[in-house]
Parts: sequence; C-alpha cells; structure tokens
Amino acid sequence: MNDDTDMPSGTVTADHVAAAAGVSRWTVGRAFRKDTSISEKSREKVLAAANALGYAPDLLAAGLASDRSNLIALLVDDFGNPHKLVVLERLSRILNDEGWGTLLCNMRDGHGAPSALLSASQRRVDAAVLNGTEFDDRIIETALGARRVKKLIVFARVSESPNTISICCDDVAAMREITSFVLARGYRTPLFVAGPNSFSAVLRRKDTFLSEWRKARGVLPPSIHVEQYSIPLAYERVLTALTGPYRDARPDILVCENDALAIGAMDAVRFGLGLSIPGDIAVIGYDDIPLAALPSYNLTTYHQPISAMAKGLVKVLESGSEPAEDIFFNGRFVERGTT
Amino acid sequence: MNDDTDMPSGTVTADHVAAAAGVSRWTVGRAFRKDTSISEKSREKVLAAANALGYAPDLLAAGLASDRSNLIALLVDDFGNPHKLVVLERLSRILNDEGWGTLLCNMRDGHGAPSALLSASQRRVDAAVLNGTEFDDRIIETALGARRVKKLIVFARVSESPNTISICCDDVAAMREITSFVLARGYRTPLFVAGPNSFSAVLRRKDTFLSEWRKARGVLPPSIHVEQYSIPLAYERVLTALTGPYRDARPDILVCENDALAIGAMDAVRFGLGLSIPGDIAVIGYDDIPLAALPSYNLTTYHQPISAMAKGLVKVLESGSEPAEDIFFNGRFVERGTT
DNA sequence: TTGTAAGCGTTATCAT
DNA sequence: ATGATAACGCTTACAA
Repeated sequence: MNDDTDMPSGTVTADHVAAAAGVSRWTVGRAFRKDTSISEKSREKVLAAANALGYAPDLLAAGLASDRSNLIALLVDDFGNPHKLVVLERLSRILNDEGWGTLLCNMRDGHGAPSALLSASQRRVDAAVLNGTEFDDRIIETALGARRVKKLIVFARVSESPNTISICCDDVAAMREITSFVLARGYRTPLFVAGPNSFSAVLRRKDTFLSEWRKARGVLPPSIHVEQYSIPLAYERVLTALTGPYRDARPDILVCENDALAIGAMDAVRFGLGLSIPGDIAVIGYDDIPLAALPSYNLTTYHQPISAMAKGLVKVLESGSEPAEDIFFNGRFVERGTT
Repeated sequence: MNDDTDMPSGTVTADHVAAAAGVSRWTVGRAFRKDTSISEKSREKVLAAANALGYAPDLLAAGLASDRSNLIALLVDDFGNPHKLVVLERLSRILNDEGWGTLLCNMRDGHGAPSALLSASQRRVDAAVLNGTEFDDRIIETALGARRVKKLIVFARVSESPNTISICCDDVAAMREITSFVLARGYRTPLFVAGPNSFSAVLRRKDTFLSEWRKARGVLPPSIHVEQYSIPLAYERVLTALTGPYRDARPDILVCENDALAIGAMDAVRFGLGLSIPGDIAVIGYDDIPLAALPSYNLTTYHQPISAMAKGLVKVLESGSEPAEDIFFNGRFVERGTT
C-alpha cells in the first residue's frame, strides 16, 4: 500500500536489515533474541538498521523454525460470569506485557473444548490455559493427547491430573476463613448455593464449607445447585428454593460458591421475596468481582489475587520444561454490607 | 510423550499422510482447503489417512507459505465495561466457528495501542479489529502504516478514516428513537451523561440527542462527561453533578451514553442521594448489557445486535480485498422499569 | 563472537 | 485432477 520510502517494497526481512547493517542475517536474529551472545556494537548497528527500515521479526516464521510459537491459548467458557472479564483482562495484559500472544478460544459452554484444543494445537501454542467450568479429566486427557500442546495449565481451578499445572487460589483455606466468620457471627442455618455439580467438586468450596460446618455444629448444612454461574439463573433457582423447599425453614445466610451466584441470590431475596439483606438473610460470595463493590450490592466476599496468579502463570511458562508444581495463592476476605 | 502408535514419532506432516494415502503431498493440502479442485475419491482417501494418523495441518507453516495467517487481532481496552464481555464472547465464538483464530490484544486503557498493533502485525494477522475507547485517527494511521495489517476494522464504532471498515449499530437512528421516547413521555429537563469527550464525538450519541432535543424544544440540554466507561467512576461523577451544579436544577431524566454509565448513575441516584427511580429521576442506557436486565436495575436501554454485527464482520473478512463498505445495523429499544 | 548450510511444514506456480 | 519446484522468513545446529 505504501512504498513511499525505498524499502524493498512489501516485506522487510532480516536479510534487508543484515545488508543495511553490514552483518549477516543470523546476527540480526541474535540481536532480537534474549539469550544469545552478540557484541553490544553489532546489536546496536542491527537495531539501528532495523529501526530505520521498520523491521520486526516475523513470529510465524520464527515459530515454525523454532517450534516455539510464543502463543498461549486461553480456553474459556462461562462467559455469563462477570468474573471472566477480570480474568481475561489480567491474563491478556500480563501475558502480552511479557511478550506472549494470547489466543482466545471460546469453548462455548457445553462442548467445543476438543475443537478449541485442536485449533490451538494447530497453531503450535506453547501452552494451553484452561479456565472454565467445562472441566473434567476427559478434556485434560484430550488436551494432553493433542498433538502439540506442550503444557496444560489449569487456571483458577485445581486439577488432579498429574500432567497438569494448577494455578489457583487456596479455596480450602479461603472457605475455612469464611466458615469461621459465619460461625463467629452467630449464623445458625446456612444454605450453600453451589454451581454445577461436577464443577463444585473440583473447586472444593462446597465440601470445605460443609465439612467445616459439621465439624463445628455437628450437622451438615443443606445446599442447592445452579447449573451455570449465571446471575439470572441463580436468581431463578434461589427464588425457587426459598419459596419451595426452604419456605418454612428459611436460612439466615446464603453462602455462595462465587459472586455471580451471590448477586443472583441477592436479587432473589430482595426483589423476588421482598426481604432485606442482611436483616432477613445474609449473603456471602467469592471472587470479589467489580459488581460486588457497588453500593447496590456491597457484597461480602473473598478476593482472588488474579494479577498475582497471572504472574505465577508467566513464571511457569518461562520455567522451561516439565517439573513445575501446582501453585497456590492466598486471597483476602472482604467484609462488606451483606453480613 | 505418547508414541504408543507407530506414528512417525513427533509430528505428523502432510508427507506422512500422503504416503499413507498413496498420493502426493499437494493432494493432501488440497483435501484440507475449501476452494481447490480435487476428486471426491482422493479427498476421501486423504481424509481417512489423516484421521488414522491424527494429522491436522500446521497453521503456522500454512500462514508462512500463503501469507494468510487465519488470525484476527482483537484490539481491546475498556475492560471496566461489562459490555466488553458480551463483545468478546460473540466475536470469539463466531470467528472461531468460522475457522478464524482470535488474538486477544489488550490495549491497557490509555496507551499500548501501538505495541498491540505491532505484535499483531508480527503475527501476520489477516485483520485487526479495533474495539475500544482508545480510538483516534492517529491510531488508525499507525495501524495502517504498520507492516502487515491488511485490514483494519472498527467494531461497534464509526471511523471517518477511508481505509477502515466500520461495523456498527446505527447510533444516530437509535438516539433519535430514544429522544422521541423521552419527549413523548413528557420529560422536560434531561441531563446527558457522556463518556470520554473525544470518544463521544465518535459515537454520535451525545450530539444526536442534543440536536434532536433542541430541534423539538429549542434548547440545548446540559451534559456531563465521565472519563471512562466505568460504573464506579460514573457513580462519582453523577453524584458530584447532582449534589453540585445540578442541585437546584435537578434533571428529571438521565440519558446515558451506555449502560455502564447508566448503572453507575442509578447507584448514585438511589444510594448516593436516596432518591427513587423512576419516581424522582428516570434513567436510560444503551447497549443492553446483561446487568441491565436484572431486577436490581431493570434498566430501559437500547439493544445492540452484537451477534449480527459479528456475522457482518465475518462477511467482511471473507470478502477478499478492499472495496468493502461500512455496515450499519439496527438495534432495538428495550423499555424496562427506569422510565 | 560471527558466518554457513540445512531445514521447519506448508502453499503458489507452473507443469503434466 | 494431480505432481514437482521454489519459495515463505526464520532458527538450530556446527564451523570459522
């Protein structure tokens, strides 16, 4: 489109830069990589020439030659959950800053993980980061079986699979803290609001709360499941529960697996039942999504340190090969107005 | 990791498939592309062999050779706006379904567009889709000047630049409809709540409302600006405006440039001022984000047809080269409980 | 520290 | 309809 300079019309390659700088093509390559050995002088010459010509290395060619694409696949579903926006922002920003490209693969809530994985592998991604509810060991096996997925990282969830690295907030510790708080405040009849059944098992939030509560009070609290982490769906299910099965045994607090559920639950309590929070029923969430801090909700919750987790991810990516361990982070309990 | 079959350990290439199928490598390639000519018989043979070997074309190599990466860069900022999650979900889903990879480039609110653009071009993206507030003609020029950005598409905004394709909801028609509604309902003293100054000019929402209102009532309504499309920031600014400059001239309706501003405005009115909506002050938004449908907000707004717009984008991508025109879509006014 | 040769896995182009 | 040649732009050996 624009050949207003005398650049070798079309693409500027390392060869052009090499010619301009009076070095060989491979020296140009070295000037742009981190680990290689090159004299300061050559590097400066090369960089100056590259700058003058408007050269930037072609990552496609580099990836093909080196078998490192510098691309990370983000395998995501559960887009109804506002928390996802926080996760995507942090992950893309921090990875981009560190020089990684991020391929957004939408798993489309329900199926699509295999095809997302396949297209990721066709691009030779250096790692696939799994963050979604569609998460079971079959998928992980699929991923690992897939041709070129070198690393599989499970973000903000825990995987039992040995070939996988989890980067996760310590949900068990978090739920213990929440349980202590609920007990200390004297609540007596909690209802746990969980997400999809299979997924709740992975998160460990539900079973931790249940067992901690039983340890203290001797009884297992009741719980309900919502099929998705969706605010409107949580609204429906909680309303149904509180007008049906729990009409005459109203809980005094709803302990929710995450903020999306908690927000839906709050709407059900206030707008569906006309009750007040925390006067009639208290609510606790998990994640600390931006919505939770608004005066409309002002939700007591537990903050996940997503930025720190994303930085942990970078570390894992940079740590060459296999032997990486799962990494756990501590979050922070945030008391607001719903308790 | 797994060489339990007798696959040519490591990577399966088109050559292996060709050998297995008894054809040449180029026939294998043809079997996987759409437009090429190949006999049904050959194609079946190839596909069967590919399937047996677990072959999938290497998109890096294909991109290098063909100069079509099949990758679309999504240049995004404004992650504080819940609407972004809807846009990202639709765009990634529909593009992925059509075989396009989506590269998520975080422009990090404020700067970073140039570097995002650069890394996109280094991956030879087939197009860059710009969707954010950091949007001015300098950026567009940068983009077009950048080496390998073949197409620049502005999504959900209008660009004046001739080298750009806009895919956009018809904001002018939408605001006219909104203005008619506000007039018909008998509101008399609107306050327009706009986003960042420079961006509002691009959206055409503010000036359309102002001029339509003046056409009908003879006066230009007042307006305020919020520096970002952020719910908490809108809360602050609206509260400041209504307790300061507009304390004794309280508007009877807040017409907001989008839902993020409207949600913040609602919180300011209800929780900051203790007024009721729509009794004391009415509110109108724009976008129809999921939040707007919740009982807590139940916001009157205008629905943008993001899915249709994403499909329009696909069409533009598939329409070979230049002569594509801007595309406008019609949305739909959604009356809820805040008016 | 720097240069050389040989690929990486595909597609464009031209031939058959 | 299919086959062969020559790139695509870079990197990983290894040699100087």
